[in-house]
Amino acid sequence: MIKVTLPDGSVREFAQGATAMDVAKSISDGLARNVLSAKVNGEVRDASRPLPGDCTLSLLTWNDAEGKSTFWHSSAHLLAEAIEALYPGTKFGIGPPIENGFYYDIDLGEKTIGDGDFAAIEAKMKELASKKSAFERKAVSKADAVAYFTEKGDEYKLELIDGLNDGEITFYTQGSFTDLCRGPHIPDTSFIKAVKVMSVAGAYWRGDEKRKQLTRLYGITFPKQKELDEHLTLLEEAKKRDHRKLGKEMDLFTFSERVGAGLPLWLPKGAALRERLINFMKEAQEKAGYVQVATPHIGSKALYETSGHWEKYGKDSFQPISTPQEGELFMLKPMNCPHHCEIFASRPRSYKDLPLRLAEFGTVYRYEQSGELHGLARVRGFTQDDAHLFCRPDQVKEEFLKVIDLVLLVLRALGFEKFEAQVSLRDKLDRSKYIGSDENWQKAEQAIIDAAAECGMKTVVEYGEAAFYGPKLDFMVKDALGRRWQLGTIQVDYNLPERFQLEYVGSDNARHRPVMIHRAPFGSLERFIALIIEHTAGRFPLWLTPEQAIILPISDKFVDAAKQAQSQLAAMGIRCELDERSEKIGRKIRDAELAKSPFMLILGEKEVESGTLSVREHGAGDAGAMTVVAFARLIQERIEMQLGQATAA
RNA sequence: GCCUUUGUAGCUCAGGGGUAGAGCACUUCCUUGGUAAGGAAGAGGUCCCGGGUUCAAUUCCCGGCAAAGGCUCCA
Repeated sequence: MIKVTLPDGSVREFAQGATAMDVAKSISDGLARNVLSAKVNGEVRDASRPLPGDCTLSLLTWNDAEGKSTFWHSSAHLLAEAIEALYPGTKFGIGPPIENGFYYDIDLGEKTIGDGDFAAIEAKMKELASKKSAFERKAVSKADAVAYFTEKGDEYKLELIDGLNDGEITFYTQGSFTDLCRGPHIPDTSFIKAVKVMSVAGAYWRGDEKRKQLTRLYGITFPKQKELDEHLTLLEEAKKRDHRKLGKEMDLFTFSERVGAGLPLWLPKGAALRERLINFMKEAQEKAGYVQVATPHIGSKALYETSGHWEKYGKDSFQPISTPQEGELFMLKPMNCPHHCEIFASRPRSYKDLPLRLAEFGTVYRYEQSGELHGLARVRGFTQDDAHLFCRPDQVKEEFLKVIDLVLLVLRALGFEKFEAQVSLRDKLDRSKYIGSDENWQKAEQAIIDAAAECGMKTVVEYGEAAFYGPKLDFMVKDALGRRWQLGTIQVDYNLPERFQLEYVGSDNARHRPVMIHRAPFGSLERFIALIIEHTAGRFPLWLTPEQAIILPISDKFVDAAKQAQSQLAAMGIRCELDERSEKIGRKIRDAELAKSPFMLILGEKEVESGTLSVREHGAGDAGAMTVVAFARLIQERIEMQLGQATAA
């Protein structure tokens, strides 16, 4: 008998050779029908494999990320089986699961696959899935594996086998298709009910552009048709919310070939929105003890030699700017920190001055690869909501906590509810690639872990992901569609204070090196605005939105009254437009709704007589008549509620 | 940076070796209307840029630039 410990801590006994599936069946048939794979002593395995002995076991279903991965990995095999049936002679590269579905890289020889072929592939996959073919695992010797793929003529698989050790090679077979695969897989193909081939793209074999380009087929599958439908609806919604499309429609920003790729031009409405974000952040930072500084867009090349950026990124940056002086070189700044270090160093600092929090909405320039440019999310010139905190080592944790508070405050004000933090620490084994004393690292790492825990954020710890100069914490938010976006980071830095020889005089009257913390809650304003456009589908929070209301006169006769109301509202700080076209009210309402104006203020004879405006709320309809003052108060109350909730939380 | 696709009016797009079209937007006129599209007329284009083939190129070919998707990268 073997003892199996389940996630709830209970222990059950099973006969030697029992499988995870047997365990599932002993719990309930319903569970057994949903088990995709199993985590045995921390390792994900086939549910159909005999358990190795006493073990801890969790059964993985569609509700587990690892269960989904298994499902999609098996789906990749199903895709391959369908391709082999439809396109005999195809050679196969790799076919892994990804965040949303899976892909398979294939070599079709002379043939090509286009969008038009997807339906046939999907049909074949469904046909094969319904055969309920089991995924059968078989350990093979290296020689046998080589023999199999040599006969099949698949050089890609042979290359993969070449990198594996004899004794650790397994094949999986379902139906007529056999693949080199570590597994694990779902019990059989019938779990796969809904199938969609999403797209086709080129991808180099092993990601190496010098090697052959294969055809990559992306697909996604689900256990239920309904889930596929929902997924496709979500994708459509994401397309509708694309910030590049909405940004154009809403006149927020544009690009010009003549200005250059990746260099956004902010239109008046977008620039004003940016300004509101900046002011909001400035205010929050002032309350948190930051001081604003301002530094130029360029700096001498020597500055970046000191910081080390020249050595590491110099050749991939915008190249130095020369001057009439022979040998004089300046760089467009790729970061604000070197400038801020010089501000710190501009005079002697006492421990009493610390922490010194220097903030700047600094615009930086990085030569991103052309293929990487993407709307506002990835640009070559962008503005960071940057700040550098210079502090004593014993202040790191408190500063971290304060930064996290600030970030959460700001994100809540923008309507984000779901955050996660990723803490990046040193590699557990190899410590040679990090600079700074072991003692400082330990302190800083512990400080970050504690700070993240104390503020109650969901935290993932990643070892080996720290920068060479210090550990960091990255913020992730989930947007309204459940997509994860990485925002700004908080990073501890021992390197720059060293390189810039920064010092403060301690209470012991000796010189000490400060610790530097980089932090940018939004990361870049550009990327952040892209995120809020997509998160809100262009319906920004009232305090941020370009246009809070639009006045719609019933006819030309009321335009003068409308103008008066508009200037009254403007005097009370309300951003209000006026539709003075000679159109019918129905038309004006329709256009205002489509333009997503939060409030429509209808003004006709009735309203003029009673000194009111008829208020209509976007998406909600008629909200009754009220005076201009009452409406302004309504707006202000709404804004206070949105921002107040954030402050209180 | 690499691969594939795309680039025509402000926007969305059709067309095609003989210098160009639709819908929406815009302008003017008519209409002055009460909660999601009133009517008519008009204006608007280096068909991305440069070169080549051709009697003739926006159309075909080559090169650039830009965008989309993918690969690789990201202080």
